[in-house]
Amino acid sequence: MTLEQTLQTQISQALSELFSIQVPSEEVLLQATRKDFEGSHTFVTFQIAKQVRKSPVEVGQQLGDYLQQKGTAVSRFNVVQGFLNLVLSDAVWIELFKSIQANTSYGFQPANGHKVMVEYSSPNTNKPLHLGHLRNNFLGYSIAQILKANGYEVMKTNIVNDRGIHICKSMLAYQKFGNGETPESSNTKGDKLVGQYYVEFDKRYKAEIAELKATGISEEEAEKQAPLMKEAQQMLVKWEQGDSETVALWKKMNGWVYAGFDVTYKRMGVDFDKFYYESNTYLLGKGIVNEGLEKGIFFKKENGSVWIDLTDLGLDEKLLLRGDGTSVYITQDLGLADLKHTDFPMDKSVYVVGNEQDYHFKVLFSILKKLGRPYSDGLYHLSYGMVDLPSGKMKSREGTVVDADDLMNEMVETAEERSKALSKVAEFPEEERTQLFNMLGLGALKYFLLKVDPVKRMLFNPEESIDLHGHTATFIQYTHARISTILRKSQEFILVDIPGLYTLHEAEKDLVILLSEFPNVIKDAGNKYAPSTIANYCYEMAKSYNRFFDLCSIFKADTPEQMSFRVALSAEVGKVIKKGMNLLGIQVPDRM
RNA sequence: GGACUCGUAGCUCAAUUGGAUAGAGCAUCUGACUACGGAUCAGAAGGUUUGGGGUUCGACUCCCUACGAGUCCA
Repeated sequence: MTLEQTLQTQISQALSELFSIQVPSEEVLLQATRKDFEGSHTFVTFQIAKQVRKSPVEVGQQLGDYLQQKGTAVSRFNVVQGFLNLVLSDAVWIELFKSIQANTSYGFQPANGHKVMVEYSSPNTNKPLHLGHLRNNFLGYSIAQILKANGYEVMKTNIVNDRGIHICKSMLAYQKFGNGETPESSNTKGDKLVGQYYVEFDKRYKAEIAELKATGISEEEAEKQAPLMKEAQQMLVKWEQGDSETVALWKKMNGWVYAGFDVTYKRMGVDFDKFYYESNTYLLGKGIVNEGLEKGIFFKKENGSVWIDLTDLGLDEKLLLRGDGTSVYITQDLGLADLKHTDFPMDKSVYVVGNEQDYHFKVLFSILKKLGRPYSDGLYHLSYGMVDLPSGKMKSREGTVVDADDLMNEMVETAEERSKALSKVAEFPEEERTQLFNMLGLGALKYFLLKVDPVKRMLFNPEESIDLHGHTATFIQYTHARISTILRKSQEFILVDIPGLYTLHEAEKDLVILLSEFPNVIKDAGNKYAPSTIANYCYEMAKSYNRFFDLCSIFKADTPEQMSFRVALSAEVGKVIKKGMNLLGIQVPDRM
């Protein structure tokens, strides 16, 4: 039984005996005591007070007395308004600490037999990855890690958007103006090279529109009539017909892009178990349309188009198949959902996709539910806001994007400059230094993007490089390095067993309390799909450790028992920080 | 025309899901190394939680409304 469960049981008993109120122990809500008050656990008595028509203070007092006298864990308590703050005995904390120490997989849940699929990244193959993709990839990777820690078997997938008119645009521009250039000949990363032609297309296309408009044609009409656009559309038709020359070009250019993405993914530290390509899946879903019609869930309009009515759910009618029999975006998503479930029979499926698709996923999930798909209850859209620049939204066609590779390089350089200025790393081996700068630079970037609640838009200012002080990965990594040093040095001392009776320093107790929350933090992060919960927890942990470090001398402790406990405490804090940061995809160094 | 999301200190973000005096970091100011790592610690200052109503023991959180930022559907 965990400490919390013990308290819940005792409170449940007390409520029954004192007030004849039956509350199942697991429904007894405990919260962490605020820092300004003494205690670790708080029980709020307002509701109970209302039921028994007594003052909240009186109820708190009676409960406190009962727990102190008949319970096993509570040594003191105080009641402020309707808040009963419980102070547990040091012996309880020490015992708890020992159990944490003994548990090698502390914080992680055992396998629960459930499968979950996490789809993330899902890039277009016509341009390089940018800052927005970084948020997506870090979120996706982290949530996969967190779900694993919660006992799930996780399958990470990447749906590559490798076909369509946007792909044809860069292909066409390359065909016309490329002169046979290759990544090798131009010494350019493949995705960057293809991206350049995408921009080139847009530039020339705009020029054509301007020319047409000068002859008095409306903008809308000019966009349609522009020769380049017409050619791109013809190219798409040829691609769909399987024209060998077009397909060959498509394969060649996609190959370049994949090679480029591989480098970027490796740098990000993310990976995938399975790739799906839209060029293979874009015709899926038509079978589902028939199924829906047969079941009477879909309906046909006069022009032959197929729709579903979702107005009962507060949504609109949604088109599923055009009158000419061609599918729309959501048709293939329906088919893909089935395919994914066939490949990997999961009970949960997480889609990490930007919030501009909130409506799309609401519709998609509603349709799958109406179709009675068994996996539909486990569908979740992990929606996240855009990353804005001070100048506003990033627009790839206007060149106002922050490139993923560039940004990662800059972060690593900044970390390197900073480290060298502190002149601590001079004698590190070259390899360790390179690793360290990567750890620090990428860690800062990941942490910056993950500590924020995904639903919120966030601001990134390229003028100010990301902080390496304060609420950052660097701060946490520094704390870990500090702990590692303590552990190395502790080998010079003789350590003894930790006694059962020991008076904890306030800063030590804070750390044990925080350590005890780790499993719940992981569960919570998993339930809410929220890496930011982990990020904030790691920060609290590091902060508390640094405070402890300042207040409590380790190697000049009063007694050998005290020194030994402090070393052991440091070790556990270090482990939890490392595990927590790894859940965010961030590595921590042993020295820096 | 409908729908969704967000709005918290000068700036970037928290707030245990309805709990106590709304917390951190950056920036500003002050203090702490003959100390186990100063990439640190301690402190000051900074708030009508966008405005206005409502619900109740209690509201940043829920409801209504106005405003602002953004997105989607036809």
